[in-house]
Formats: sequence, structure tokens, C-alpha cells
Amino acid sequence: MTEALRNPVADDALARARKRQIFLAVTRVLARKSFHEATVREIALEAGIAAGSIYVYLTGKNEILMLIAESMVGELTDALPAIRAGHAIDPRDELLGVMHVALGVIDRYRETFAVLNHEVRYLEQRQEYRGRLKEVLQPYKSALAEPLERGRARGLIRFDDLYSVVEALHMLCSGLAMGAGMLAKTDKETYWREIVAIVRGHLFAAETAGGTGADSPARGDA
Amino acid sequence: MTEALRNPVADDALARARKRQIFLAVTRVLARKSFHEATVREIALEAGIAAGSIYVYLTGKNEILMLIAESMVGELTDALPAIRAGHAIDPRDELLGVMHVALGVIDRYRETFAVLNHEVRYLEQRQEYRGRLKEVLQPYKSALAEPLERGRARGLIRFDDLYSVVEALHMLCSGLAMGAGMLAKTDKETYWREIVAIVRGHLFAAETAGGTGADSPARGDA
Amino acid sequence: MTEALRNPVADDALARARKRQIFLAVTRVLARKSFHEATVREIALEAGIAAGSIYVYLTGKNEILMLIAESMVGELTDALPAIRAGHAIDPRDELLGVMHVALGVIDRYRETFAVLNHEVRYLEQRQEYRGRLKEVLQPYKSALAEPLERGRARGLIRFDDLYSVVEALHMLCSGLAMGAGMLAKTDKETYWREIVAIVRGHLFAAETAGGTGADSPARGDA
Amino acid sequence: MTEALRNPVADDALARARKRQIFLAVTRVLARKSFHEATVREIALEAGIAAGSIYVYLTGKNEILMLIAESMVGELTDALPAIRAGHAIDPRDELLGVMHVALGVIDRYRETFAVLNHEVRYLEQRQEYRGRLKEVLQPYKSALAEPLERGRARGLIRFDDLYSVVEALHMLCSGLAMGAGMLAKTDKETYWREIVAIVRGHLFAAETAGGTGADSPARGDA
DNA sequence: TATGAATGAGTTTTCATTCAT
DNA sequence: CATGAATGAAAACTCATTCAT
Repeated sequence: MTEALRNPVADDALARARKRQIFLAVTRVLARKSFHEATVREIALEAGIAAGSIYVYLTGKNEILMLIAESMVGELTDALPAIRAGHAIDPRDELLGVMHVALGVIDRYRETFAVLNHEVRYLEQRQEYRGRLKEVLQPYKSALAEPLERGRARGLIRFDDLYSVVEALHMLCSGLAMGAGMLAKTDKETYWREIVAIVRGHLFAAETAGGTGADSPARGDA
Repeated sequence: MTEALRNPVADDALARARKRQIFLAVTRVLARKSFHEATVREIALEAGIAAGSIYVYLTGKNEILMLIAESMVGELTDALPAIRAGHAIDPRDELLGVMHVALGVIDRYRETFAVLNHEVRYLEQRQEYRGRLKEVLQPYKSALAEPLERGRARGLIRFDDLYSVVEALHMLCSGLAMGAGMLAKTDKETYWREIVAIVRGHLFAAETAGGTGADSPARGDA
Repeated sequence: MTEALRNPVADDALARARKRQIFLAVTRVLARKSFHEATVREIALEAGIAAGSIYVYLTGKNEILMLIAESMVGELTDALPAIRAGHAIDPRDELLGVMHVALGVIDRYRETFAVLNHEVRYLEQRQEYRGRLKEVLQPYKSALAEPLERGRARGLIRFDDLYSVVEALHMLCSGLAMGAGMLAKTDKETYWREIVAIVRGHLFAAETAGGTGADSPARGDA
Repeated sequence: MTEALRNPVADDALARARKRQIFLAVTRVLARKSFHEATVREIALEAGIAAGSIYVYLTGKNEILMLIAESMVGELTDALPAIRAGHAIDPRDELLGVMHVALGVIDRYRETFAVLNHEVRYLEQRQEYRGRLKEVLQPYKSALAEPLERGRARGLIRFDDLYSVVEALHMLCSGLAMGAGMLAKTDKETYWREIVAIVRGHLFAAETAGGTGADSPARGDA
């Protein structure tokens, strides 16, 4: 009754086109400032539409974040079939393939990705976004989780907690976009080489000396 | 905007105590909401002081971020001597020790850390914060970089680009606090076990098949 | 703003039909929300026409109020001849007859009537509506005023200020629709019985004690 | 937790004074325009405070309506004891006394009263206001209802449905402020004379002819 | 005639910051 | 040092109205 009142835009192709416009605009704006510094008006104008027109396609500012998530995961999803086809044999290769594609998307939209990665936590706290968000992010999550599980089943990959590893690998990729603040700005291929090496187990020359088990490397801390 | 306090507090011990109060307060507030949702008044009240009193010790809301950075890096720094003493022999162990301590700090202030990690990029864009920020973050950065370099010199750790590796390891630790949104909420020790395994090179059972070089694992993608 | 329609609709019957549609739609919408909460789009949609189509028949949102006035007074006017015919003898009966019909219309469109009764004051302040409004409302006003004057002329009804009495009787009828907020929601026939009794002079059992004249009943107040 | 965050103003006398300022300001603004045309900013400025300062004392625009209700009922309540003392003998006199005082308040704030009378219906629909509103309006309602009931008990006042009569008498008073739109603008004392005459049963010279019973005066209508 | 996407002026509301006490 | 009332700039969002189709 009250939902149908908004301006739902009958023309679906138009809606898609406008949303793409808005996504690309927000991408440009977020290169300059944070999500909270960026105003809806600014984003609209950058997209070449009037201030109020954004509300014809989106129900609020937060919906821009959902649009970002959908768009970026979409670009990743588009590349997945090719990867799976290309690395049918070894799940380790498939995993690295997914990470490489993810890195490509992240690199293409560095700042926007950083924003998404952060804001998603607050979106997730809101009942109205929880479900949708999970659904949107699912393909990315699975793209990492599946080769991991397949690898483990075949004895090619070793880990205990799937979630932790997925998270860790996701973070390794994210690092490309996050570096800006905390540490340094890195170029994509340079960064890729290093994280591939880490994943492949090349970081440490050989096993650490005897007794230093995984759970006790830091005996000196609180 | 970030000039000196208008009312430079004479009593230094008091100033330090109040800042600690504020840091702990912000820590509690950020567990509930984002930095931009949190108001200065709310933080002040949570700290047990009046709304305006925050400006006696801080010059603006952004200064709270600096305070967070200082406080968290401080807690890390305090633990560093013990680590270095404990693992004087193998830089690989020292590196893991630093990471473990960092993980402890991150775990203690999860949401606050996530906020800091994100906001730092915008602070850094402002001329007025750039320098101070770099200085504040320096000890953490070095704590990771130094054992890495020492390890490389002694042939125990292998990598090309220091920045990338520092970033990657930092991200691996950060993952503990970030998981919330993008993926899953992980417990500290479980997470630690997995990232240690990755760093130690245990993730992959053995080298991937022949030709899949580090820079070409994803030949199929755009 | 209130100038003639830009696209004066040629087909007069169509225009009348559409206006009726709109009137009935607004009647339904106002049962749910206030005039200012109701959007033009909502009213149009409720009427089964497109958002912009309302402007083919009406020059603006305020014109909806004029339409309401016309429609409701119209329904009253339609019933007047029968009343006058039925009570040709006693103007007191005629007066009550008019009030009863008015009460019927008010009851039929309670919320809409309440809106009209209120908004009319602001319409009236606008030069562009003043004249038209007076003209539209005239039949109702006369329907009350005429039997009153005739009654006075024949010594059957007693009053000094015609306007005040017309207003008072109008308010007595309006009460049916207004009660909602201030007091209680009353059923039409129950309410009618009480106001008829008041008008007929049955409220007070007998004249108040001696000196309390009409103009001095409240000597004790500020 | 979230409630205490707003600016509740510790100083109670100050809060009361500011609210009075705002009430008087709104009174002046509503003489010029409708509640929906009046902006919060305009009201604040008229009250001599800054735009945003209204939110230090009120939680939103609707709260202005509550303030109006409280203020006007308050002025009425203040006069009640004197009336009750002055007319202890005859409830009919007391009733007229209350009406006269009400008429005085209405006259003092005509447009504001009209707004309140109308908007109250929408406020009442909101869960958050229902209870408070009922409580605030209660004294006025009782002031009319009590003498009516006492009068009926002693056989001095005759009616069946209390709510209807209270409503009708309230409407008779309200007429003074409402006339503007629908009919004519009347002066207080002139209006008072006429409604007193109606209530006292002087409107009709004598009983209408025989068979025209209260429930059938309008046999000719739909 | 009818439509509905697009507009942008205008509104409420929030909140970091100041400053008199 | 501490306070908290006051400020006013800024932002999200709404919606009557237009106009190309």
C-alpha cells in the first residue's frame, strides 16, 4: 500500500543503465573523499542527473552501498566461469585464479572497495540489509570457499577452519586497496607476486626451529 | 582546525588520564555504532565528562582518531621489547611474535580497530594529519618490517617488495576484526592458527603443478 | 498557478467523469492520512490514473480542495429542493431539514469534510481562490441562512446576528466529523438526536435562576 | 541509552521559559500561515532563537502541536477553580461559565486553536502521541462533562449521549475560531450571545408543530 | 489525452563546535 | 578546568510540477 507509492521506474533497461551510471559516478567520487563526506547530491551530479533523481532509482543513501556490492561482485562473478574452466584440474590453481580476479576488481575500484569493505559491517547490523547483503556477497564467498573445500577433500589444501581461511585470503586481496592509509600504496602486480608467494608457502625459507608451535610463538605477550 | 588547543591544559597527568578515559569510552561506543553515527556528545558522556569538555583535551572529532591510533599502537609498542628479547635468534619467530601481539590488540578493540584502519585513509589525505600519522604508525610498521628485513638478510625469509609483505601481513592480522561484515566472525585463537599456518607455508600441501608460475595463475581472466 | 488549464480538456463529459474519479479517490486517501501527507501521485494512483495525469484536469494540488468543496456542496444542493418542498410551512423544520442533510453529507465523507473545513481558511487567504470559494460555498450558507431569516421575520426563530447563528449551526453539524481528535467518535444518529435537542431548546430543563442574563453568565471568570 | 543523548536541558525554569517563547511565537506565525506552510526555522526565528535551537527544547515539529495543546488547555485550567467556586449552585451556570472561559482562550489564539483542533486528529493516529494527547486534553473534556453530568443527575440538564453533547458544545465554542473559512469572521461577544441563547433554548420561539419529532425532522431527505 | 521520468526547490533535522559562566 | 546552552551550516530526502513522447 505504501510501498507502491515510490517511483519504481517501469522501464527496466533504463533503471539498469541509470544504476550503472550511478555506480561509476560513486566510484569517481569515492576516489576523492569518504562515503560520509560524499553527498548524495554530489554523486548524482557526478552521474549527470539531478540531485533528487537518485531517489527515483535508489531508496536512500545506503542503497548506494548495496549498488556497489552488487556491481563489484557482479564483475567478479562474470569472470568465474572462465576460471573454473581453465583450472579444472587443481583446486589450488583455481583458488589462486579467483584471488587474481578479485584482485583485479579491487584494483579497478580501490577506494570504492575499501569503502564497501568497511561500511558493510554497519549495513549488516541493520535488519533491513542483513539478508540482502548476505545474498549479494554469497558468490564471492563461495568462489573462495569451494576450491578450498575441494582442495582439502583431495588432500591438496590443509586448514581447519574454513571461515578463517576464507577471511584471511580475502584480507590478503583486500590489502591492495587498504594499504593507502596504514602502510603504503602498492602496485597490483608487485603485490600479487608477494601474496601468491605467501599462499604458496614461499615466505619462510624453511620450517622454524623445533619447539615454536603455531600456538606459542609469542610467549612473551600479555 | 588542528592547531594547538586553545586552552592548553597545564596539568599533564590530568590530560593523559582524561585522554585514556576518552579512548576507552570511544572504544565502547564504537562497539555499538560507526564513527560517523557516534556523536562527540555521546563519546563525552560515555567518558563521564560533559559534552563540551572534550574540546579541552582534543581539538576536534578527528583528533579522536589520532587518539585511537596512539593508544592502540602504544599498547603494541609496550609489548615489543619482550618479544624481541624472547626471539632474538630467529627473525621468523620474532615476526610471528609481533603478529601475535598485534592480533591481541586488534582482538581487544575489534570495532575500534576496524574504524581506525578505515578512517586513517581520509586522515592521511589531509595535510594537517599526514605527518603526525606517519610518525604514530611508524613503530607498528617497523615492528613488522625489521624482522622481515633481518630474515631476508640471513636468508630465512624470502620476498621482493617489503611494503607489499608488510601490508599483506598486516591485513592477515586485521582480518580478525574485519570479518564481521564481509564474511564471518572468527574467534581469535582459531584465526591465529590459520594465519600462522599460511605464513609458515602449510596451506598448500605441495608445490602446484609445473608451469603455473606466480605471475600467471589466472590466464583465463580479463 | 491557478490559471486556466494549459490543456483545456475538450471533452466535457470526460472531464466531469475524471473529476468524480479524483474526488472519490481523495476521499479514500484522506481516510488514511492528512491532506499534506497525501501526495498528488498517491491520489492519482488511487483514482486509477497516472501521476502526471491529474494535471490534465486540475491545475494544482490546491485545486483538489476546490474539487472537494464543489463535490460536497453539490451533494447537499441536490437534496435542497426536496427539503424546501417538504417543509414549506415551518422554517424551523426547514432549517432542521437542511442540517440533517448536511449531517448526511458530512457523515459520508467525515475525514474529507474535516480537511475541507480546515484548509478552506488558507485557500481563502489566497487572492486567487477567495472569489471562487465564496461562490462555491454560497448555496450551503444560504440554505441555512434563508430559513433562519424567514423564521425571524415570522417570529418563529430568535437571534440577533445572522452570521453567528449560521456559524454555530454549521459547527454543530461539523462536530460529527471533528470529534475524532478532540473528544470522541460519535455515531451519526446519536449525534443528530442531541444537536436537534439543543437547537430545539431542550438541553436546559428550565430557565437558569434569575439574574444570569445571556451576556453575563460567567461573571466569575477572567 | 539512546534517549539520554539528546540535549535535555538541565535548567527547568529555562526550559519552561523557552517553551513559552516558542508557544507565543508559533501563535504569531500561525496567524499568517498554516502549520504545514510554517517552517520550524521560521518559528524559531520568530521566537528569537536560532533555527536549530528549537530542537534543544522540542524533539520535532509535531512536538510544537503538543506544546500548543498544553499551553492552551493550561490557560483554561487556570481559570477553572474560579468558575467552580462562582457557580457552585447551578451546574447550568457552571457549564456556561466553562464555555465562556473556553471561548476566551479560543478568541485569544484563534488561528492557533483552529490548527490544534485539526492537527490533533493526525497526532492521535500516531501511537507515540495518543496517550499523552488524551492526558493533556482531559481537563478540558472534564470541565464540560462534569457539570453536564451533575446537571443531569439533578434533573436540570437533559441529554442522552454525553459524548455527543460535549462534542456539540465544544463545537459551538470552536465556531468562533473556525468561521474564517467556511462562513464569516465573528466578534467574540456577538458570537457568545448567540450560542448562549441556543444552549439556553431561546433559538426557537416555541416547540415546532406537532408531529415533527426529534428523529424525523427531515423526512424529505435522502 | 495520457504518461511517467526527471527535476530542484524547500524542509526537517543533526551535530561539531564555541563561549559565557 | 568544566560545563552545557546555543548556534548555524550542511545533509538526506520529498514531492508538486513539467514536458517529451
